[in-house]
Amino acid sequence: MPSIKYSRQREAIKRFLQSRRDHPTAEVVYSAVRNEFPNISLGTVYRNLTLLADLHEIARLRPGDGVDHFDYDTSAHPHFICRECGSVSDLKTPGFSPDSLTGTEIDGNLITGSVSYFYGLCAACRGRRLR
Amino acid sequence: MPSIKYSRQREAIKRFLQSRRDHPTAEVVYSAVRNEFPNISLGTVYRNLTLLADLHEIARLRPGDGVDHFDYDTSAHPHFICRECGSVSDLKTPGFSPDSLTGTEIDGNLITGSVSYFYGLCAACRGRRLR
DNA sequence: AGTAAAAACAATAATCATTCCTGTTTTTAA
DNA sequence: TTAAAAACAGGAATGATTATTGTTTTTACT
Repeated sequence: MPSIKYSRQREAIKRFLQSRRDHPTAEVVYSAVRNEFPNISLGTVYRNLTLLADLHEIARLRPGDGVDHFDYDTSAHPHFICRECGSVSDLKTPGFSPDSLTGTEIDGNLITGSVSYFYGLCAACRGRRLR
Repeated sequence: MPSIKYSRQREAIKRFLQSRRDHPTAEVVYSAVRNEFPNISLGTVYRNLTLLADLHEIARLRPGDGVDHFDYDTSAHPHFICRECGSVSDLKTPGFSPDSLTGTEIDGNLITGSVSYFYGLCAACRGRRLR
């Protein structure tokens, strides 16, 4: 079990992710962190995102667009994906809690977690659709 | 808009998917349909699965294991993914209906659909874990 | 401060699911 | 029967992600 050593690049990645309310892809993280570390490699970005996700310091989202997105907020909460622009954002869903099933057993299956994605047209794209 | 012509391979793919209660990957469909069509190519399997999904005759599932799964049942229903063996199955979830949000608007976002995945340990793997 | 082992890095090659291309075979409407 | 359109098999290409390798940082211990 390798110990974990400090790295400036990893801190920059965390700081960037923390500063965003949307949920960027590795490529977006890469091009942002490049301002501070012009020589950082995409591999380093992926390695650190994976490490942080394994440590549960960030969450890896797979909304089905074929690209992983990353979220600084690791609490279980639903996401909204715009079918037009592909943006991924948090969604407030009153009275909707898949978490209530976590820890229960259904047909012999033990449930330990869940993930929910909502799809549709985001506010920005609705506005853009001629009005 | 190209019209759609009959194909024996496509019918075999549909029939196989219909016969399964789990949700196989393209590779699994491929090796199964190969019994009937030894020369079928993986590209043909993918092309037809994509075509059928576009026609909403089947559903494409992306439970986050990096591989697409396919479901003959296109009705909106939650799935369960075993963290141990990776199997994907249907899950009965009493009193849990993300669909109730479909058609509503939250913070300006128009919701048109949703997807829910539950994770845990399936009945078979639980049994297998020494008991 | 100096040093050496462990971890992280940059660069780049490899992997793997999926899609695309090309020349041939099926399907189908006339 | 025929000919255009669609589908096919085989294989190349794509693209996100992971693995490899030689070099640089980090850090615990002198």
